[in-house]
Amino acid sequence: MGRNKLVMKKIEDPISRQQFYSKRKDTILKKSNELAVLCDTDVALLMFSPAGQVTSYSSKESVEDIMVRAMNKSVNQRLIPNPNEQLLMQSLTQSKSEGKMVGKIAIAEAHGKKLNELKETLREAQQKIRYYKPQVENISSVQEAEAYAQFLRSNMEQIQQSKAKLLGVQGFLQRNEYPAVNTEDMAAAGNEALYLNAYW
Amino acid sequence: MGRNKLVMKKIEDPISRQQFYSKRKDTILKKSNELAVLCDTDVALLMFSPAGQVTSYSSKESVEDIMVRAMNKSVNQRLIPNPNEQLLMQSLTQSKSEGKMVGKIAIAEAHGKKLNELKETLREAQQKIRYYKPQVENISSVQEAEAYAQFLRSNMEQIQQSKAKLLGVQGFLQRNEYPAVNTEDMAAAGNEALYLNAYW
DNA sequence: CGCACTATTTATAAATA
DNA sequence: TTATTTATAAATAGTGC
Repeated sequence: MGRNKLVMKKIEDPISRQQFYSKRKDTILKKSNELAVLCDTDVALLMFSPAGQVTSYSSKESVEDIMVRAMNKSVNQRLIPNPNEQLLMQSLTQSKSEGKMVGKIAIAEAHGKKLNELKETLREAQQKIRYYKPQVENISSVQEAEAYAQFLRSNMEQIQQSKAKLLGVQGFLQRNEYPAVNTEDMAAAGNEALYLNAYW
Repeated sequence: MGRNKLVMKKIEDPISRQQFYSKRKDTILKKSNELAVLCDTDVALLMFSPAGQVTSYSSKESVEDIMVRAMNKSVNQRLIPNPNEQLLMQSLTQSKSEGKMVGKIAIAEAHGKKLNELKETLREAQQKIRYYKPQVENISSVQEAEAYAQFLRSNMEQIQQSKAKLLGVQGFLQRNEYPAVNTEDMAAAGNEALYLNAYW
């Protein structure tokens, strides 16, 4: 579209390139979302900006989950030709090295239905949030903004309370919630493992 | 495009859904490839057809590699990135035909029906939040609580910014840079293979 | 300097062969 | 039914404010 026809060649000027990226990225995200919604299917998307910033999109499940699912399919159907498949799969399913939350997530995926439930819950919440957060930009009056802020403060308070409560039984509860996951890795990974999967 | 405006709702008829999927899939792949080529960057895409068939696309590296790289990046970045932000924004802006009602514009012309529309949107959002709120009770680890809290804080900050803008107190949160447009390299060239790295 | 406008190219929903 | 064609909605490159 536009005044001229698109030329399939790298845009050399960095500035123009970045501008092009920004616009097109949004379009692709929009269309991907349309596809996911209209067809009620899973779509996962990852894009690196010329500057290296990552933008990800996933419809229902997390990008990781979608990928893992796609890979499982590929094992039997060779849909995703991948040289490092073996390696990657391994990394995804039994990683021990820290920094690879994916691994732990995959482990959970493979072993735990319990964790799955929890993830599902988080995912649901995330869905709501996805609808919610962007709208913040649309706030058009100070009153509305204040109302929103108030709402958030309220939630924040609840969170703090939950946190406080949890701190009382920390460690115990935590370990019992994720029996399928290697607890040592979990501990080593810090607090991001589970979380990451749900929001990344 | 087409004779009628797109309706963001699942297509119930299986056949129509599949047809829609096929067409749109190709477009998304094409545009993803354009982005990857013109910007010389990495893009990874996974799509499940209504029937479950997987379609993947990746520009340079494999989908897996790209994902792993993206994850490593994200691990060190904000814990709660919001992939769909721009996307949803656009979604909300979709009613472009009857004027611009993007967030910023809304702020500028927070009058008339546009304001009402926004309020309606806000109402919907809050309703969704109510759905999300109860889940707070399900938080089972301090880490999750902290994550949530962080998320809320982030939102709170945005609210504050919105308020600031609304109050005309802008000027302490600006930074973006949008250099002038520079165009060249518009020599004619033929299009060719688009799906080089696409696997079906 | 960032945003908005607009002439054109694209992408498509329908209609049609 | 599947492939084209047509009429319109979308996306967007270049330009203007």
